[in-house]
Amino acid sequence: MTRKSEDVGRSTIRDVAARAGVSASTVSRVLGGVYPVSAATRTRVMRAVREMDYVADARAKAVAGVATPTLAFVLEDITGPSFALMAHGVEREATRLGHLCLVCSTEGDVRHELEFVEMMRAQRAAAVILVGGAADTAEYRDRTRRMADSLASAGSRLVLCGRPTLGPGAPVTVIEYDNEGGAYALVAHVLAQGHRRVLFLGGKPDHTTAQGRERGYLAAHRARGLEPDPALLRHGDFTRDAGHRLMRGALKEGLDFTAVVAATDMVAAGALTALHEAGLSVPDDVSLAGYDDIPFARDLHPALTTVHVPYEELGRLAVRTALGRTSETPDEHLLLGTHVVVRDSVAAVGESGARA
Amino acid sequence: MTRKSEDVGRSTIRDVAARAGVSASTVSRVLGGVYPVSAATRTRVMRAVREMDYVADARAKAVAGVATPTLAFVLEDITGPSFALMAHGVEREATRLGHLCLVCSTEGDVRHELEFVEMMRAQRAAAVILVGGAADTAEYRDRTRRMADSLASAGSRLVLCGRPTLGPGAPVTVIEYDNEGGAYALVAHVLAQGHRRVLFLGGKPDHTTAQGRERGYLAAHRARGLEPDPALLRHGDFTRDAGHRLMRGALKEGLDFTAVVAATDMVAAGALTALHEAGLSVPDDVSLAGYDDIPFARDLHPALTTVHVPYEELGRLAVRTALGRTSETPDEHLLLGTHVVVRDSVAAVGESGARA
DNA sequence: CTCCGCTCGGGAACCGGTTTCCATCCATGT
DNA sequence: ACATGGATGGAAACCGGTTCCCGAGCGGAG
Repeated sequence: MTRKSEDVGRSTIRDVAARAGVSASTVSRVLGGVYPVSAATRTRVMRAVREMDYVADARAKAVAGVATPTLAFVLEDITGPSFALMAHGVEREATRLGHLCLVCSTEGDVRHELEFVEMMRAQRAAAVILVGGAADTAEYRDRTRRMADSLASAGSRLVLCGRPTLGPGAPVTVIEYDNEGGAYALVAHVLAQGHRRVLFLGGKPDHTTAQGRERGYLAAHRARGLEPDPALLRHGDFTRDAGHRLMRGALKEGLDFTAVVAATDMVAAGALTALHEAGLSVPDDVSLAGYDDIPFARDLHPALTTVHVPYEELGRLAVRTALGRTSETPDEHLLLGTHVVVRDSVAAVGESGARA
Repeated sequence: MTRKSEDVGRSTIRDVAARAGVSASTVSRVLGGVYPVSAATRTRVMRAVREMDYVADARAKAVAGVATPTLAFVLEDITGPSFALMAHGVEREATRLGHLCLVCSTEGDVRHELEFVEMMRAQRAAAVILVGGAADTAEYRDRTRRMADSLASAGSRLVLCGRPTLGPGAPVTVIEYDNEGGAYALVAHVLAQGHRRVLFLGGKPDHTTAQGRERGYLAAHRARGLEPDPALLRHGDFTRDAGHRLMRGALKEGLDFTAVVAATDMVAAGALTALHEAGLSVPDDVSLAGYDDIPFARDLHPALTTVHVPYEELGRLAVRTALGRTSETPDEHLLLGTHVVVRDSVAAVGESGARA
């Protein structure tokens, strides 16, 4: 069992050098491109490289100072349409900028997230992007702050994409979208159709995205001098199943409402199905609106009125600002705007609107 | 501008050693865990590590022979629900097995794909997983074969996930699902409902996934002694928009059909919307079926009858077989089964069924 | 009281590259 | 013919780790 070059095929630069009859330095110079090498030598080296199908080990290059820049992104579950959109934006922009992309799904497990960030620090990633909402607890701030500091001290950068901001002074880039504003505009639109009892299917109470959207819901009511019935606020996950369950529950209770605003298109999809199952027609019997404008929103029936969030753009922007930084740049906090897109699922409250 | 340790925080193992008053070898041993080190020394070292927030450079470790195993996956667009599902399976299983995950979207660009595979070879990835269908041309086989060989010679492994097989002898692991069988079962179900003119909304003619599903469509007809009208076969992308466009076209032509089978749930979603727009009711006026069973299929209205494909399982299986290999293991080719899931979008052909 | 062996930790070689420094070689200028 | 200098390419140091090899102390057995 020799450890010669033919072992399994992974040949080193010295193997190539030997075959070309030159030194390793010369091979490196030929491959590097810039250093003057005679045409004859270059040809010989290139032939050897081709014959051995040699590719320099990127890790070794990195140690020697010629690193492949790498960027990491962490999300809860790539399967969620809005996460997928962000991920897509991140990935596209990163590879456009010549970066490799490492990805990690945490499945909502914080320990997993911490572990992964630690690995990224070891990998000397240029930036770590955390995408997707989170609960804004003291523990969250503390933990995230610690990640930011430790990444910063390793010359890397933490980016929060659609996540709660940290306190001032944290070495972090934050790109958010306007949850409250979008929800405000959406609910204002629903109220303008004459609806007065609007059921809100929200997310986890401590989740900042959910909170922002709920604030918008309330603010839109108050701007009209309305105070929504607390019984109209329901909370669950940002999933299709939660929407389905919540809607079914409300229907079974005989809750009185003429419109439903879901905190998420996924939630809206589940709610819509529950409505259909109950024999209700949207928007004739009840109006329904979502949030996110995931690609599927158009193909629900009726097409879902919702709030468009530029998720992909968000991801791209995150990468761009994270990478285009010097240590002098101030920490950034960008807030992207949203707008409501009116489709067919919200109608004026009709005479048939009153349900018991 | 000194290059001392305080430069930007990235401290080396020797910095830690100096601070702890030991040698670099000792620090390495403490961190490594197994080698006997006295409790006192260990404590001193650990304190230094903590104080300096030191993390060993993973690239350097890799060069020294202690690599973080890495696996790469390549797909066209993470935004597609079935790709996302596969990606999720791959990612989960990989991290479960302690591997880092590199990801790349090719946007359908073959050059991009080749470049990326080359980078992965340089990164010494344990395996490269290509997910998602492709056109099965000679050029494809050739190119893919070359990738497989070059990865194999670098001690790494190519995995095809839902992609056309290569010729025998290629160092490749292939995990596929049964397109023909699934389509056969689905179309048989539709025919059993009495439909005789079934519109097929297929994919690109050279795309193997599309071909398999189309073969199933034809075979199901022939098994009943039927020969489908060629006018009922339409081809486009596997996208929502293609489905929408194709359906609109067929409707405008006044094509005669009582059921539609789409090659993809996405296509079915677009078709469904086009049907609704034309004032047609599903399944009362026309039946509709999809393929893939993406999570959203349930929330279409009516809920979509479709073929379930275990995408996530596919991804998991791909990494498991790719990683659990020795050089002795024979090349594998696994074919996963599918089954049709009956929901509400296909009904028996009614008296109202005949459309002009 | 030796001698032996075990525990612990330092020095140096090595992993696979890059880059600095230096020795040649060859072509010019005079 | 001889000094000069640019073009080449080799040897060696270095990047940040790991691990082999070995010597120094220490405790217990004879």
